Amino acid sequence: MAHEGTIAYIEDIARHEGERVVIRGWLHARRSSGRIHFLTIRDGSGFIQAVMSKAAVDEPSFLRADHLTQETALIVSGTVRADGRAPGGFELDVAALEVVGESADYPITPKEHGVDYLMDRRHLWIRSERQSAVLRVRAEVVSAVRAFFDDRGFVLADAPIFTPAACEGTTTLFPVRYFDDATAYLTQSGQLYNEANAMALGRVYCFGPTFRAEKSKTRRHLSEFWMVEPEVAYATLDDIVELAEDLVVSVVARVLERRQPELRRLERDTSKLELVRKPFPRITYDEAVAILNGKGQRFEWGGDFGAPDETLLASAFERPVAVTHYPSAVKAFYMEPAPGRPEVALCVDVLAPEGYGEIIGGSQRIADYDLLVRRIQEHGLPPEAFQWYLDLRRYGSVPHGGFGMGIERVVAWICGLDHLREAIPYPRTLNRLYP
RNA sequence: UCCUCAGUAGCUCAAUGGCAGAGCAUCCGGCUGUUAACCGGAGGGUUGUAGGUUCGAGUCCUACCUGAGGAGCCA
Repeated sequence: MAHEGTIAYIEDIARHEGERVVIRGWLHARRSSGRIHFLTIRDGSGFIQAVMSKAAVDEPSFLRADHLTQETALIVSGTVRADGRAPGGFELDVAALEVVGESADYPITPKEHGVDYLMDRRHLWIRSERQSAVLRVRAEVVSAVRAFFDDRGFVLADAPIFTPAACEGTTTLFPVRYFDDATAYLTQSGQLYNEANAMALGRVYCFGPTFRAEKSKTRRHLSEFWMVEPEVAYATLDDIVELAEDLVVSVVARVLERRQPELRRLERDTSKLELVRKPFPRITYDEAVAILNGKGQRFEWGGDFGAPDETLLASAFERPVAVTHYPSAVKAFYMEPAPGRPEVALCVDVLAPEGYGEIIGGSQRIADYDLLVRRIQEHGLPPEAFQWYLDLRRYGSVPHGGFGMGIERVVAWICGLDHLREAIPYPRTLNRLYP
C-alpha cells in the first residue's frame, strides 16, 4: 500500500484542503462502527480525525485498523476534507495506512488517572492533548521573552549554575561536590552576576534554570524552575516597574496572537488575558495592607504576604498588579531603601490575577558601598564571599535595578493550570526526581 | 519541619466489623458518522507494610512506608 501525496503537518492542514497528503504520527484514539473506523492521529503539531471507510481501502487494511492500539506509530495518507463535525475543521479520508511501530498496553488511557500515576509516566503523559498544548504555550512564552529583550537592546549574558555561595542567604541551596574537596551550590538566582554584567554591558538579561531546596509542597513551587532576569544600569524603581509591565503585556499578547488553538484546547477563558494591557495598577505595600484589612483579612504592617493574601489582593484588580515599597525587613539584603523612608525598600512584586500570585519580584539595588557592607553584616552573610560583588560599588557604582520572572508561574497563569508541575516538561519537586 | 487527607483489579473508585464489587482498559463478537462512541460476552485480587483487638478486619487500634493538599519560604 503505497503512500501518495505531500508530507504535511497537522497544524498546516488547512492549507491542504482537497489535496492528497501524507501524515506521519501516532494513533491517539480509535472508534469503530462496523464499516467505518475513526482514527484520531497526532503528529506533535496537532490532532486530526482520520476516517477510514470499508469501501475506500482493501480488506486487510480495514481489518488491521480495527485492532490498532493506542500510540501505535503510523503513517496515513489520504485526502483532506473540510468538515463542520471535526473539532479542527478538517478530516482526512484515509486511502492508505502503514504501521511504523507497535504499541502494546499503553498505560495512559483516555479515562481518568491520578497525579502520582501520571507523574511516574510524565515522559508519556506529555503526548496527551492537554499536556502538549501547555508545552507549546511554554515554548511561545520563552520565545516571546527572548524577543522582548533582544529587540530592546538587551544583551543576553548568562550567569553560572555552579556558584560558590548563597546569593540571598535565606533560602536553602542544593550543595554539589565540586571536584575533589570543594562544595558548590546550584544557583538560586543569577542576579548578583547580572549586576556585574549590567555594569559591563548596560542592559542585560540572563535566562536559565534555578534551584531552590525549600521543602515546599504546594502547587506554586518547584525545586527546579526557569527564570528570566533583566538588569539595567542607571535604572530606578520606576524604570523597573515599567519594564516588568511591558514584558508581561508583550508575552501575553504574543501567546494570544500565536497560540489560540492551544488555549482553546486548554479551555482557557482568553477574555481575562485580553485585559492584560498597560498600565497595570500600582499600589504601595501600605495601600495593599489597607486593602487587605478592608476586605476583612486582618493583616499587620511589617509582614510579608502569604499566598491567601496575594490571591485576595490580586482579586481586587482584573489586571496584574504591581506592589511596591515592602518593608526592608522582609526583603533581600541588596535592596535600596526608599529616600526619606529607610524602613521600606525600592522593590516591586507583580501579582498575576486569578489567584496565580507573584510572577515577578524585583528592585532597585543598593549602590552605596558602606550601606551594602552594613546590610551584608546585618544579614549574617560571609563578607569574604561578597568581595567581588562589593567591587561593583568600589569601581564606578551607579543606581541600577532588575527583576526575576518565573517562567512556570507565567505559563501556569496563561494556560489556567492549577499546578506548576504541568508547566514544565519534567518537574522537579520535593518528592519527584523521576523520570 | 508542622497540619490535614488518601493508599482495594492495569486505571478511577465502591463495599453498616459478616460472600471482594462496578465502570473503564484488555481479549472475543456486533454495529456506516463516532467525538471519554455504543451493545453483548470473557479473563483479571497477597485490600501499601508489620503487628494488635475480635468468633470474624478492606473496615477498629499502634507503628512505619508512599503520595496528595496546605503552612512557613519564595518566582
